[in-house]
Amino acid sequence: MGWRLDHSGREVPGGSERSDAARNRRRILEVARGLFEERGVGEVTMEEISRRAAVGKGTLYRRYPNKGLLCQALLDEPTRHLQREVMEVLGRPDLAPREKLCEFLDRLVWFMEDNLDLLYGGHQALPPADRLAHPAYDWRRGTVLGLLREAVRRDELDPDLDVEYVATALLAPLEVELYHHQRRVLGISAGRISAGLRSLVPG
Amino acid sequence: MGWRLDHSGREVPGGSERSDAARNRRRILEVARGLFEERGVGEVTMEEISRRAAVGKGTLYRRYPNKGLLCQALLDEPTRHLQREVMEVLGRPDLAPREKLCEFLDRLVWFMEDNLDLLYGGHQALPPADRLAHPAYDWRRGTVLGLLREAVRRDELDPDLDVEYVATALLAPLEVELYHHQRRVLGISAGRISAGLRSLVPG
DNA sequence: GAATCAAGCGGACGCAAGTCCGCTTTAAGC
DNA sequence: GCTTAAAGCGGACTTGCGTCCGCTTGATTC
Repeated sequence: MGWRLDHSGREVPGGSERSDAARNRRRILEVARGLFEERGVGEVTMEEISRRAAVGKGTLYRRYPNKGLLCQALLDEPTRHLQREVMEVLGRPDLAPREKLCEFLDRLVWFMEDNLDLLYGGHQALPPADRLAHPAYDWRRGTVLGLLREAVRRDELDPDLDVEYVATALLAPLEVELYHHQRRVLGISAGRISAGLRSLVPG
Repeated sequence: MGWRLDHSGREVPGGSERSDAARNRRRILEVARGLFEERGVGEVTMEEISRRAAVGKGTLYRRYPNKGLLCQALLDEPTRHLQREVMEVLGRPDLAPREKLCEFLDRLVWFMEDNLDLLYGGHQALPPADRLAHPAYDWRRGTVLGLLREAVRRDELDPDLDVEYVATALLAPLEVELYHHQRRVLGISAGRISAGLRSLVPG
């Protein structure tokens, strides 16, 4: 008896995975990663992934209901890594909340940078509605919100500020589509985005 | 000899529309508006629109390459209205640039509010990449940018601020998907969004 | 090690998007 | 008003997503 991750990354109680299922999952992820790197997310069909993984389309779809969630699964490891890094920053007693926040936004930018193709996936990655409902988004927003509240508590921020809204708004420029547009279409550098974003942190 | 609008709203020189084409265009827009209002953008297929407008699918697609651009065409009038209103605000000599900016953001919020269904269209409206390349977005960003620069010129804003970036970032929370999420999923009021947004204007 | 049955599998199928190309209509020139 | 070529038309077709449901397989129990 163990824990499993459902397709949106939530942990779900349940018996452990059947061995054939586990084998197929590994094959799917391996094949998908390969094809995505080789030709780009947008140029690979679910059909092809299932064929190359020697698995039926139904099997692929049951585990990963769409290409976006398959990309998410590939992002699982990098995401955990980001979260570990951030936890570490949050624990540093020498940093004020505002500094922690800037640091956090910085790490997010680098995360975007490292994983932009999987995150964006030629319009075919996780659709925005799903993204905003995804636990990873809640985690980001919760982190920002916590830091803003902490700053208010320490009188480093106007207590009348609608921190709930500001948390959402600070993350908005990092929405994948916009980030991609800035980086790949307009050619803005990641550093400039980082800096601009930090300049928006209130206080 | 006259002017015509291409499917992304740009004016394009060319002979005036053939009469049959004009008739079909009117019928398509009329039918689409009706169906969208009746059942919601997401529940209507292009196929059905073409059938009900008594027009071939090819015809529909040549004029409106996808559902999003069809929605845009329906938003044409409201958009012009918004632009007229904004021009008026920008002309008022009694307002400081920062006040004009707040006013502008306010109007944008009300525009979103009035047209959310066509703008969002159950994930099937204009895809984000097209939206950011659309002249309507350029207009918004240009307006914000102009006001920020004016504020810098008048020493009402730190001259080291990356106004280019800030213009993008201020508009980011108004991206349709996020706005829709806040309004329809989280239930945040339009007024709260307006206020929150204004609080982010630097200076 | 046989029986059981839920979990897993996979390909045929349905659906809507978007393309293609031969046919029709319009309106401009004579 | 006839000719003509360019603009417009429209439905058959292709493609890829996602579903459905009868079959198979693996773990568990006795």
